[in-house]
Amino acid sequence: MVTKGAIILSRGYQMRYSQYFLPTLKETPGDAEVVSHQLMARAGMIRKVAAGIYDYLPFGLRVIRKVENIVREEMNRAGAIELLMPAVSPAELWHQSGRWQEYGKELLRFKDRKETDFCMGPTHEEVVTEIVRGTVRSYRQIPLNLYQVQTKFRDEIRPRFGLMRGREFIMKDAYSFDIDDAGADVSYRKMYQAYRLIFERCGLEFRAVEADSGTIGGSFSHEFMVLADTGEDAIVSCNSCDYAANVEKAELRPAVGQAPAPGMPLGKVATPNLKSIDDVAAFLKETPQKMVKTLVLQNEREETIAVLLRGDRKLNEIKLCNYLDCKHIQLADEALVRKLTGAPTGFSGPIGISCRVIADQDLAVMSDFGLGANEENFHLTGANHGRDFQVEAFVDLREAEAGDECPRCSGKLEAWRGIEVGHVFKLGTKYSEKMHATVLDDQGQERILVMGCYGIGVGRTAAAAIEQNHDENGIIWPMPLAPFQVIVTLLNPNDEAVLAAGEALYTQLLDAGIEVLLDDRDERPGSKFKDADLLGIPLRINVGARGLKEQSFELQERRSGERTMLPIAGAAARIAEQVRAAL
RNA sequence: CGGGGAGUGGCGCAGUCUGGUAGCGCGCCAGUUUUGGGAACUGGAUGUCGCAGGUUCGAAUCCUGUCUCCCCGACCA
Repeated sequence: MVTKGAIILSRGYQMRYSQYFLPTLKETPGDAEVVSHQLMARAGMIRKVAAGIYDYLPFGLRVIRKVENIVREEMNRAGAIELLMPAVSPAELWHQSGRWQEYGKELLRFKDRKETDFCMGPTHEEVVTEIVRGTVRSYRQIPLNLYQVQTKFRDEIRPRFGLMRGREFIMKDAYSFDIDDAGADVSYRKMYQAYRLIFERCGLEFRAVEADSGTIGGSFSHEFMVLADTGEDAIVSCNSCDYAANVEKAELRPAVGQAPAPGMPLGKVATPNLKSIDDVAAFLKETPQKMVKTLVLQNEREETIAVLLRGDRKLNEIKLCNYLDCKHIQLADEALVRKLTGAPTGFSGPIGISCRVIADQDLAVMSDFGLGANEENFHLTGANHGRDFQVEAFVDLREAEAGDECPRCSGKLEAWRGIEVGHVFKLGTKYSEKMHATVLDDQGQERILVMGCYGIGVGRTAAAAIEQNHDENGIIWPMPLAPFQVIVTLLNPNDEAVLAAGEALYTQLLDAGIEVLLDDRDERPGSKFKDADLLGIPLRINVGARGLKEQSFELQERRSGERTMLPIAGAAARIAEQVRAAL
């Protein structure tokens, strides 16, 4: 207990709110857009130091540690081995992989005093591959999965949303090494399973979705998406089977059957100033589904192409890039459209256009549709491919949306927004080949290691948890992530009976191994309630004179708001039990 | 990088157009009364008005430059 003039090293001393460092904010900082950022700032978890760079204050750090520990336990259980690589790495390694050139400005580069180039590590394939090639020579040492939990730096063009998209952030990154493809697949599946367990343990609602493997060209990849309306990614999942994919990747089933034979002649109608599909369709008394829109695009090689889509569909640019084998594509500007079609934007069509024309696969079953006429203020009706114009190919080019048929079963797709908290990636030999990471197999043959890499955004996971678990009063932590499991609120710490009873409970809970914060501040109860709600600690025990008269504490659950009276005798044991049940 | 907005006490903001020596709310400190959902009153502290130049008798305010932050877009293993 507190003795005046002496240095107190009492157990749990720092878990007294009055002595803790927990600067909460009544008002929302002006630069916080999304709720997780607002609440993290208000709850004294983080403070901004620079754009995308944050302090983790004690309360926030406790949550980070919770996520990290769950990640570590499941990684270890899956056979991965923890190490720690440097945050700074020499350009030399990046030259070997070719990424010193490939990586854009996101890679923060600088020179040391000897004018040697270095960078802050945005990821560690090079570094880990260098470790392995220098130490692993035999197939007997394989498979190997090395991971770390480390601060990464990516100089994002536009950091935003607090920990959701920072430049400096904590990431768990793991790298697997196998002697062949089959082995790499096993490693991949192990990580996939471990990730499922991790996010389940975090109490999050998520989907593991197929993702576009992007420019890396790996064979497959899954993203783990926490479902949240504020998520930066759009995903679809089947309501019947376990198919789920990022819309960037989501395949669509080819339309069945054949286009009905043309039944209408090609006609031309004046559509003055009607540029959007919806306007033209309404004018023609047709639905957008009976219209075809023509998008004129240009890629980084300055190739132009026209894409035909059903009027109500959206283009998936990634599918188009994959088809064209290019990196970027964008809508052509007004001048280019005029050059290729002879008309301003809004009237483009495939007939008479001077560039390649491809169509979404849905077009294959359409006939007698409306089109732009490539002439200002005119559209065509009764158009038919084959008869009126040719297309180079019918390709799956549109973006999946809710209600589409599942490509794997007879179910329907549902659409969600998601926050990407994890990504598992089969890398193949991209790095091992360039950096000569090889081992000898049992035949004495040199084999290039097959790699996988697996990331989890630790801070982002915490932020996603808040996006998914909050109300108008603040955060509602899932028990496994809660920085404190219980808060004991002394309604009037100046009342000696209240103080004594609260201290006793606090001590008993500590003894029971519960993480408990004792709100012993000399504040009005209302303030403490508001702070407790903001902080989101799952269980609150109100200790007040009123309850003590009945030999009881009051237990209040953060999520439901439900209050129950708890007899003092055995209270700590019951609370501890409730905490354990929720872990 | 393109477009837009903003830098004034710890936080949220007003004041800038029309130059006259800085203000409000919250928070903070002291005291009194309070004490089951962000108390009331009294008194108090805290600002090189982002930075650097310039104009002027005088600059938060006008001019020039510069830095930072935010939003939209582009971009993003």
